[in-house]
Amino acid sequence: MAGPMYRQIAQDLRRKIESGELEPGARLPNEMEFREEYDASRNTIRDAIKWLIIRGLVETKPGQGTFVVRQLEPIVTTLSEDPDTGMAGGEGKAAFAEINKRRAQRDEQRRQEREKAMLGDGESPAADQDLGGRPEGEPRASAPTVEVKFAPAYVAERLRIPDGAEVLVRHQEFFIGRTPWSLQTTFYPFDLVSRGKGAPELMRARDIEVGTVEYLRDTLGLVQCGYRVRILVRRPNEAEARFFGLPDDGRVPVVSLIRTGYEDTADGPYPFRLTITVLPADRNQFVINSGKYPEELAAPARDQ
Amino acid sequence: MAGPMYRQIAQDLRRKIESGELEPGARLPNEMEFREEYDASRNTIRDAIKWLIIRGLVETKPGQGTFVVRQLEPIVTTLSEDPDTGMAGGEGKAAFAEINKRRAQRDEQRRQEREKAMLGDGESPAADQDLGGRPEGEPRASAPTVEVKFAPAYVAERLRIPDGAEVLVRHQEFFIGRTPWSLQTTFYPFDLVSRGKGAPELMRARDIEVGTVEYLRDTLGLVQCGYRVRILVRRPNEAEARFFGLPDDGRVPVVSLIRTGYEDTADGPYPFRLTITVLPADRNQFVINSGKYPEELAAPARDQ
DNA sequence: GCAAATTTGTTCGTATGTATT
DNA sequence: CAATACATACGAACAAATTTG
Repeated sequence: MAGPMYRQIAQDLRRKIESGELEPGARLPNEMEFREEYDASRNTIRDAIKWLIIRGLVETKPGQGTFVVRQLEPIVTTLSEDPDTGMAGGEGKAAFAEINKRRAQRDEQRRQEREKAMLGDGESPAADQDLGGRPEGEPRASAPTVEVKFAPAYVAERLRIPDGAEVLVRHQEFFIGRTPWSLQTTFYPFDLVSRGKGAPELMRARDIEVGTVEYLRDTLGLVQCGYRVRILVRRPNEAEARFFGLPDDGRVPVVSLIRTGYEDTADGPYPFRLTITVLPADRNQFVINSGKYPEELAAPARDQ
Repeated sequence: MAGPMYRQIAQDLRRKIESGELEPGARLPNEMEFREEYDASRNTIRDAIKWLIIRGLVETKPGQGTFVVRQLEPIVTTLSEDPDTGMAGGEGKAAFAEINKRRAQRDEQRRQEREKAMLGDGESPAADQDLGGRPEGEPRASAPTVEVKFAPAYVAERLRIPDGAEVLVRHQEFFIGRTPWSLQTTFYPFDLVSRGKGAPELMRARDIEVGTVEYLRDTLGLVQCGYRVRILVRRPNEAEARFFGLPDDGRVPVVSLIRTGYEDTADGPYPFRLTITVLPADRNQFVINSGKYPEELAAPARDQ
């Protein structure tokens, strides 16, 4: 036959899950029942379930059982500028407007689909069962924390300041309703913040409503001439896993958006701001637009 | 103490790996030796090692042993247009130019660092030990495969064609030297390809040297007015894991770049091309530039 | 609020299979 | 072919988390 027993068991369960025979959220038989069903030892059953856990198909809860995981509906963030507002997406509050816009689009789309379905079979199809599991509620940001620290190597390199130089660190948590959505940390060279008359608002633990880029331009005359975003995928660290409620193994990666803002100097564009935004990769997608493109976004489907 | 024994053992080994006490590529003691060292059963040792495997810290090879994994040095791809060439990055051959450019930059940077180090201590520091593990060799593309298929749902939706309509599918594999780098699949509505006098080159299994966007403009008068790239992260499917040589559990995710090209019509921008590029997430990073930004790229470091 | 039942988690021991050197 | 090292599979006992009565 095909490979070890635990893999055959796992494959069989996988087929049942992917075919829909076992629905998202459904409870699987317990280990003893599986033991009889597949005529294998408990440890072998457990190996099969571990195989499914690693692949994100099921999750176990002590004292409760094993469950088919519910796929989360991705939130889509636009990284290119909005030609209307000129705002760069993916940055804290700027992204909230987009979330609300897309959500309205999506709801309208669904309403139409439902209407069409109603005409078809007459029967109301379990209305709002929401198998997808979409975070609901208002977008919301925590109060910023403000610190002055010595720059770690990866920050110093990007801000082109000496290793260990002081940086002002602003950190914020973003939520959609009660669901954690993103973590954002911004670094400014401390020298810069104390230029001229300084930028006092930056040191305070409250939102800068006008946006930091505008604030720095108005107070310090610091003009952002351009920026660069680096996108990378990695395993979450412990704090991130805790905040997002991700499993403590690294099987759900995070996307890290590293944005460096530049000001124009005699030596060319020079970095003055570094913002790192971290989001869980299993519930976020990103979009870059160029030229003329449709206003509406296709559904955030998978590509296979 | 803190939690189950296998976790304590795993934590201890993790510390040794992250502190550098165990270097990348180093062989760990075998299971029996660990059994003595930690005074635990073989199964417990194996549980500890499994914990490390899931997190990508070590890998096991039957008959050989357990090894600390070598981190791969990421390849950086620019997704925004190059203002000089106007080329959109991340698309097949267009990206090769960038790889070569960045590589030259990187080598120069390293040469300078080495020179500086030589002045400092006089001792030659193990020269080119290349702990990073960077794919070497010339960028190279496989011959394209060409098929006509019925559009799967996710393709039909993005191309706004009926579900199951025919599409022309071109597929290519990209390598750097002998290392697999990316998989790329492009879908065209079949109706479009047979417009007017048709686009015969598109049906042939060979490279279109001028680039497909230019070719379609010249033959069909099809002008791309804009595009949208959607970025998502997911587990590789079986074929992708095989091609990239990824572990067959899903612990190394892939990044999927879904690019829709639009032409200008009376109804607004309408999709005419869909390109899906898939790359392993553990060895690729992406960059988006806007406005004025430095020519050179900071090293592809991690953000923590 | 507490005790019992249920379910998964951890740890041991042992034997045999499979891949590599 | 033999030795080495990890992989699979079984059985057993107790621990920890959760729900139920």
